[in-house]
Amino acid sequence: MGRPPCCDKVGVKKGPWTPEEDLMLVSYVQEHGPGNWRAVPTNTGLMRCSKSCRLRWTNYLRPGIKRGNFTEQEEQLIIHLQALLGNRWAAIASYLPERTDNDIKNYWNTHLKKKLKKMQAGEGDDGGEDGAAGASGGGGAAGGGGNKRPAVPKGQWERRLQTDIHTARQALRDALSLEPSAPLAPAKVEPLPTTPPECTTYASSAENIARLLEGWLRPGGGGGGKGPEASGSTSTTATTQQRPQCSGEGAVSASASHSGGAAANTAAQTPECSTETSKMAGAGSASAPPAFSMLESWLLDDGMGHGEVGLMADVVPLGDPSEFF
DNA sequence: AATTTTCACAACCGCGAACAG
DNA sequence: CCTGTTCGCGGTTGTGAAAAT
Repeated sequence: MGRPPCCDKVGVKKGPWTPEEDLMLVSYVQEHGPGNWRAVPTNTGLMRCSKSCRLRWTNYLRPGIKRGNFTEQEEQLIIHLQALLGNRWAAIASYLPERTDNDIKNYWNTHLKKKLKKMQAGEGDDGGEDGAAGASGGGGAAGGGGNKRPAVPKGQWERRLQTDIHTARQALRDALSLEPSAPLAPAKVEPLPTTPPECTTYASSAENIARLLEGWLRPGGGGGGKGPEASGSTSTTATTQQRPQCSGEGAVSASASHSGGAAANTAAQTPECSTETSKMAGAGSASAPPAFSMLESWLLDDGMGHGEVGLMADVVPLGDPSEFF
């Protein structure tokens, strides 16, 4: 119940992560898999608290995440889900495997909220609500004040959650049917791959790390399909197995999305995924990590155009959204 | 051209739940 | 069953970049 002692420690570094720190974290995760965050700072020598490490990994370094450039489709989906689930970003993120909850949350706060407001101002009504408000009501839960779960017995809560899921799925169908021609996560048409220009920013480095990680995660370079799941993405595997949309993996080329399920790790909350069998289990990085220096050069070689962008080019969409259900 | 304001995003904080001993 | 520890989530803040004045 208490607060994690680690965060109270003095001498814990705060603020933006440096490439070196990222490197340390990534290499650690590569070796041990995500999880056991408590041990990360001690084992890596990072002067960061475990929380910070976890956050950095899940929101930034983890392979398979897509950043920025939310598509119309994704917007719709987020809006729908938000209205239904409330500010349960993790739950919402589970429907957008390539997005992190933090990203979605930010996007909501900076773009969608305003957008909706505008729309409402224009139309006048719509129960849509500025989300949050309606949300807390709708999803029950969440509500502004924080993740104050309703004071309902666990059984009820679970049932409620299931209802939420059900409703969300329904909404998802609705949302998707808005533009049936454009499947969810049209990553393929995403301009993202062409972002390298601005990728000179440090952020791009992280992307690189993620991509590189992929190489790691698939022993023998994309060898037998099982590669990815078998390793790093681990904690996500549980959900992956259960989530049809991730089945696209087979098709997922050397792109980030193979770990698409990764983003869904939070989905562990959803009833269907509740079996948190994974833990980092697995597998763990069976394969020996590539030369450290290789990663290093990737990382520090910020400026380079990264022709590898191509890797991202063939990010495969989640597939037929209808398969979600 | 300089200054101020607004925007966007990364990171932090605090809380509650889950887990382990 | 109780207590302490760790993890994950959601809200909020800090800061650099871009736009406006």
